Amino acid sequence: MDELFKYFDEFYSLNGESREAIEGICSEIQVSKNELLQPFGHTCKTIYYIKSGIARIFYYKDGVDITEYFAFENNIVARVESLFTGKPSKKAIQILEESQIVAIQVPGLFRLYDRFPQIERLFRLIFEAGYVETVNRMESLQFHSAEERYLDLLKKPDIIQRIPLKHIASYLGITQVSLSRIRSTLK
Amino acid sequence: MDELFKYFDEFYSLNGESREAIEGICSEIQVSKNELLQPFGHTCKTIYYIKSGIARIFYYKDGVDITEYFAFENNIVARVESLFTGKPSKKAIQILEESQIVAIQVPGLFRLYDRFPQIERLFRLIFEAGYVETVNRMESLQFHSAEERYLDLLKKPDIIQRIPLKHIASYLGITQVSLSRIRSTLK
DNA sequence: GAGTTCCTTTAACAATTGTTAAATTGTCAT
DNA sequence: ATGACAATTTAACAATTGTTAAAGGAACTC
Repeated sequence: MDELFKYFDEFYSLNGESREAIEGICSEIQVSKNELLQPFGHTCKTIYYIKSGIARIFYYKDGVDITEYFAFENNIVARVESLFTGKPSKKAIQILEESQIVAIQVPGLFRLYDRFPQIERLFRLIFEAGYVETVNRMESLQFHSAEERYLDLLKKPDIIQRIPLKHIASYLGITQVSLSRIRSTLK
Repeated sequence: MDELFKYFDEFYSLNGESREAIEGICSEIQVSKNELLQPFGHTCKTIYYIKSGIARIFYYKDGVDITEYFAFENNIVARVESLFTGKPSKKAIQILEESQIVAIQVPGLFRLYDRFPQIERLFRLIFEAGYVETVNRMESLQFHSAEERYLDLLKKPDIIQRIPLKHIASYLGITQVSLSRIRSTLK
């Protein structure tokens, strides 16, 4: 659990009492490759902290598997469009590499917001950072070419080195074939 | 100011003390068409509530004017990628229709977060809703065709009826010419 | 209301990306 | 190692979107 609180410290440092409260709604799990951490069609009731490994959020559009997000070690992953609306999500979370994960119960967390303003602030700051990341990604999808987006991605070695190209393609908003073509012209 | 608190009530109802505190960091302004509410290159130090009128967030990519977001009456607008990072924004906010606006000072707001957990909660909820909206928009840009995105937009009559097509085009991530072509095939 | 400017459409052509299918390469279990 | 399966590349063609330029319409100023 130490890693989790170190991660929290990057945003906001909790006092001892708040930490204990958080520990009460957390559990550690190990998940193996290709397993679904969260299935389709269910409301997001758990936030995950990836201690080690990789997860992705994905869904199907017209039968095609589309990756919306990758989460590597030392990061939080959650389907926010369900978490913040309470509605069922059409997205699932899948593990891409055997992972050590801390599961944080959402109903418990929301109750802690009332008792510990520190915890509410911490998660506010965490999700604000996620919001900024999403705005930047939206911007790149709005008016950058597929090649520009791929070149940007090369700056994130984790994704390039550890993720199959088929998932990278859909993450970039293009087909595998198109990505393969772009890669070949860059050689 | 009544409208503002009515808007807040949709997310979280503040008590009297919190309302007074908010009023202390707000001022009402009238802004005329085409004026810049916020210039390029400055850090976001103000959040705006649109009482009446329309605003848009935009920026230039390779010299081309791109609209990232429209805000109509009874909505909040802010450049979150600057607001939440403290970094200067390369985006500006422009008024598209003469507007009545409530300007909320950001440094003051952040100070109120410490004194009034209610206020921190309110804005947490407001920006969580914005986050969800952005995730949904990203999804539509990632794997929907331009025509699908335009058809989706037709469901938002405010945008179609009150915004010039050139701004709608860049908002959809396409050129004016392409949008015009899509419109003509739909007739 | 004449003239100017801006917005939108249309057309022709270029570039990019999608689609389908086949070939190649890589991975994994036995 | 062998076979089976998954991932990636390549190729040919189709569809979509971008680019440039010109023309028509709408809105605004004086």
